[in-house]
Amino acid sequence: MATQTEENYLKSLFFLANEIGEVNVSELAVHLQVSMPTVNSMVKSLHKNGWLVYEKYKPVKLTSKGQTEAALIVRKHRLTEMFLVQKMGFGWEEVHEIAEQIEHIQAPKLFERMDEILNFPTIDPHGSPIPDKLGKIQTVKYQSLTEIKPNESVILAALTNSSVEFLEFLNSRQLSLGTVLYVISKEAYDQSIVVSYAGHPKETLSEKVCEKLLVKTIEV
Amino acid sequence: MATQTEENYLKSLFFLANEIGEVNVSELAVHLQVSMPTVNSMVKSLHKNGWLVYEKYKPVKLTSKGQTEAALIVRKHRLTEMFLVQKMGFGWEEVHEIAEQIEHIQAPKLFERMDEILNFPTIDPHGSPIPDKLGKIQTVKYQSLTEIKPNESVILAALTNSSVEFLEFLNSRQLSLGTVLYVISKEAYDQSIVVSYAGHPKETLSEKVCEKLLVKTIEV
DNA sequence: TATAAATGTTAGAATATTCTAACAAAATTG
DNA sequence: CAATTTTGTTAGAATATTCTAACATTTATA
Repeated sequence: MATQTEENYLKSLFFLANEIGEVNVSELAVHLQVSMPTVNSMVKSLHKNGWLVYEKYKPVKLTSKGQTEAALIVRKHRLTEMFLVQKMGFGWEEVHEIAEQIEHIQAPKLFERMDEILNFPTIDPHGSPIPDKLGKIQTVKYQSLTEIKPNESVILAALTNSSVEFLEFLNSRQLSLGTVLYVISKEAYDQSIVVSYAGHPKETLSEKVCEKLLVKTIEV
Repeated sequence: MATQTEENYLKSLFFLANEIGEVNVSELAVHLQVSMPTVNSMVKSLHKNGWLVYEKYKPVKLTSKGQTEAALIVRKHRLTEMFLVQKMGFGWEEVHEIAEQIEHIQAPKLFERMDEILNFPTIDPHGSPIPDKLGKIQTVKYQSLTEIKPNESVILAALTNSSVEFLEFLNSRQLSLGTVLYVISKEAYDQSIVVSYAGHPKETLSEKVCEKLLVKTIEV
């Protein structure tokens, strides 16, 4: 079993992984907010314990054991977030920090019970997929709102960023997952988009916001 | 703020404290399952940080800062146990281990929300008092079942021991907090007591069991 | 391609928590 | 009360995680 610190390294690797799953030492250092020598020594020890593959001066890569472990931690994190929002009345902007701690709890029954109580959710409060019990993630491809043309209607399905600031911005506009957005027009100059949705006949969203909103087209 | 390890030392001190609140190094070592030199060095550091008072070859004693801190950790533990039992369907024998981990979570809102959802409980699932937000504990004096005379009726209110084994024993006899017990007779030889309660016209409870059952007399 | 910049590594040290072995003080007891 | 037992302390070391300073390699660039 990985320590809490090791779990955080695995999780960072999981999130930073590119298509081939490789991550630089420096990226890890930035993401974990520790120095490069610290990452270097942890990476050596994680390698020794079979969580990842490491060779001097090469980027690191999770082993399948490491990949599964990371996904299972993410599963605990996202189940927790969903539980906090759905069953304890927290806002979607409040749950990340708490889940960041609860994800390290070693109590399989706790998370199984959350799963049952939530009726086996597949996404977290921000629309991110919850890995299954084996650590498998089903990836659904959404479009970014930036790709939607005027006159189309879409449903807000997920976010590419779940910072407290962004979530509070969305709260201030009453935007939440499931909101049906009708694209009125798009400004060629700054790529901002004018949308309308329940209770909001006309809202302008900057490109910076739109690119973080993942949407799905409405099934007819 | 205390580390997780420090919190466990404070908690042990809290539970082991006698009338004057003093605890020996060796008692602590046994309770925490570490060696005496380990306790010795931790105790020095806890003293340096103002959690307790320590002098060479003397028993240690929590400062009021340490006392409050310990009580607030116990508060988190007991609120968690109550939440797990009342809102997540766990048995009273399953919750200690999970609460032992969750009590270290740093998220005041989480525990405030539990408190609200549970409607501000004053006892945990085993009948132990939940310290208030300031770390004050209201102590209710119960009698042990061993003190009750034949022909009296009492309500099971708390336990002096909450080990999984004991709780499973109580489960096997359908004994739970609130159960009304009528004392039929007491065996002079081994101090065992014959009781009757809903669905159980005649159960014999050994002295070992009775001394762990705290009861209150029925208000007339 | 030679140099500079970026990235990665080693060495050596600090803190927290733990241990065993050896020694010291306090408490118990014959 | 002297000897023994119990309890407590010091010394010295191990592991985990982190750091800074110095050095090495790789990549980018002039």
